[in-house]
Amino acid sequence: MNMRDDRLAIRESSPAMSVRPKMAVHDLEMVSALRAVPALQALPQAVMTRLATAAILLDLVRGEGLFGAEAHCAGLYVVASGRIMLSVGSAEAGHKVIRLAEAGDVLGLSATLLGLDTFASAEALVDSTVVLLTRETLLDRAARDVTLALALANIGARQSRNLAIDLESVSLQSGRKRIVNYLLANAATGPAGPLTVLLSAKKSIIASRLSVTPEYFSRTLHELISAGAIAVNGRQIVILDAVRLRHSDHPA
Amino acid sequence: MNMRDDRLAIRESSPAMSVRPKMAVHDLEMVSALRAVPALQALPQAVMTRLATAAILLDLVRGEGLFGAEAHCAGLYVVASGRIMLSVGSAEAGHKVIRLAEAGDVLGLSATLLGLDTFASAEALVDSTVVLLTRETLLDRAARDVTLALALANIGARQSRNLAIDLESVSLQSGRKRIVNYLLANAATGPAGPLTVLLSAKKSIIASRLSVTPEYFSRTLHELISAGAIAVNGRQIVILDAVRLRHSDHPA
DNA sequence: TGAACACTTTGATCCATATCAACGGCCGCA
DNA sequence: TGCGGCCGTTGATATGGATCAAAGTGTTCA
Repeated sequence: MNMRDDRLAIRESSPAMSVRPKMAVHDLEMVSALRAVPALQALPQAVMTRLATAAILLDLVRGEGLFGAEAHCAGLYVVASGRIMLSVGSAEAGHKVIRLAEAGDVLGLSATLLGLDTFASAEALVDSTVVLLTRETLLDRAARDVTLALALANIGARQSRNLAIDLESVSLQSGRKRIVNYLLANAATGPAGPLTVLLSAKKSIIASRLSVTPEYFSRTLHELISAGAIAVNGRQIVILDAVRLRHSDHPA
Repeated sequence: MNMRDDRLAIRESSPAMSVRPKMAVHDLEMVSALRAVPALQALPQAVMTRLATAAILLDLVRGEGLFGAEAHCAGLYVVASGRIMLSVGSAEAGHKVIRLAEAGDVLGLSATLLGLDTFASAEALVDSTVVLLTRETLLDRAARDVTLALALANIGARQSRNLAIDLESVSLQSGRKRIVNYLLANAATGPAGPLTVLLSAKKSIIASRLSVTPEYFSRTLHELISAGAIAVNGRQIVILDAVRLRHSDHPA
């Protein structure tokens, strides 16, 4: 994993990364990326445009790091496309995936607002595009626009709630139940008809997200297969019996 | 635990709770309670006063509930004095303490900003005083004052970070290490001289906060005693050998 | 097209921590 | 001052899930 220079690299030198020139076309691209953030949807168009003109569009290739842990955080990152993995931990203690961010998700909020170093590290799992609102511009705009300031508070509130949910499930539920819940929560009835989950990353990453080992994740999926609750084909999981699945939270 | 009526009970009927009449004296009391919140310290005096006049002071007796889980949240609660336990979970799955809030801490932010029900439940561990800023007044004021809106974003950011820290330690560290870290983090060199930790609640509550069982917490403390790292006397823990303690994260 | 590597699976074993049970002691209250 | 009940401790036992090891099974790239 190669790591981007944290201080706002506005140069084309990095082989894997490029900063596109700011042009009207790109402003539109950025506005639509920002509009994908639920908390920003209601912002007045004027605010959006003003934000977009100051924003920086970043292209990341698969495997490229956006920022490391304990690093200076350039500002608020809004995922425009692709998928970014946020994880905490250290080399000694191991790592844990705390979020898989996709279009409309926001990274680096607490570091930016608090003026602290990042707590998690972020890495692109697939080629991705991210809009960067630098700390300076963000705070400047937010100080002028109450709507923006409130939107930031909203994002913070959502993140808090999601983290609390995660903390509750890690503390109170068995690994098995977390896996079952994950499948049920991410199930979508695909075009083919049956209820299906398409894992958004390698199984080992999903496992970490669920705070279990890859081995345990694999075993549990296979137990669910034996129970006739699901069928697995690579990253694609078909839910054969949702009721049985929901009640498979204790082993065979 | 008796539960307060969630919808803003402005009546003296509740035997354990009372809402003091709003008077100038109490405004001062409230302003000082609000000033104890780090994120609000920098607010202009005018904003503070305006907030304070709309605020409601609540007295809770030990054991009284402030709000339940999945309940309507009246607004933002700022702890003025005492200690409030925030916990998540259900009767079936058990409970976990996620925070012990003291003066300067804030409860109910995400529920208030998102307009959702509370996720955790809150109960006074000792007689406590809490300032309530109702959702309506808070949103109204925040929409007028950018500084307030930004302060709210700040509080949200802090809470996110703290939750992420908890999530990391629960996921990546052993129970033993969490206990050791807790002792080290809460140690204060008391008047008597030696480095001391005064547990701010019953051991079973601290145990839950650390995501271990009371039994395991007890055993671990006693192992640390045997190792000569600490001495325990009720809720008072003296750190005899900080270096040894820091390295006692693997059993005997 | 194949070789190398990365991911996943499977098997065997271990262990940190939970659970269940019972006892002891402290504390508030009558 | 005694008594009942909650806390905390201690012991014995159980187990969910981790760890270590090694064998599949893709899948990327030359």
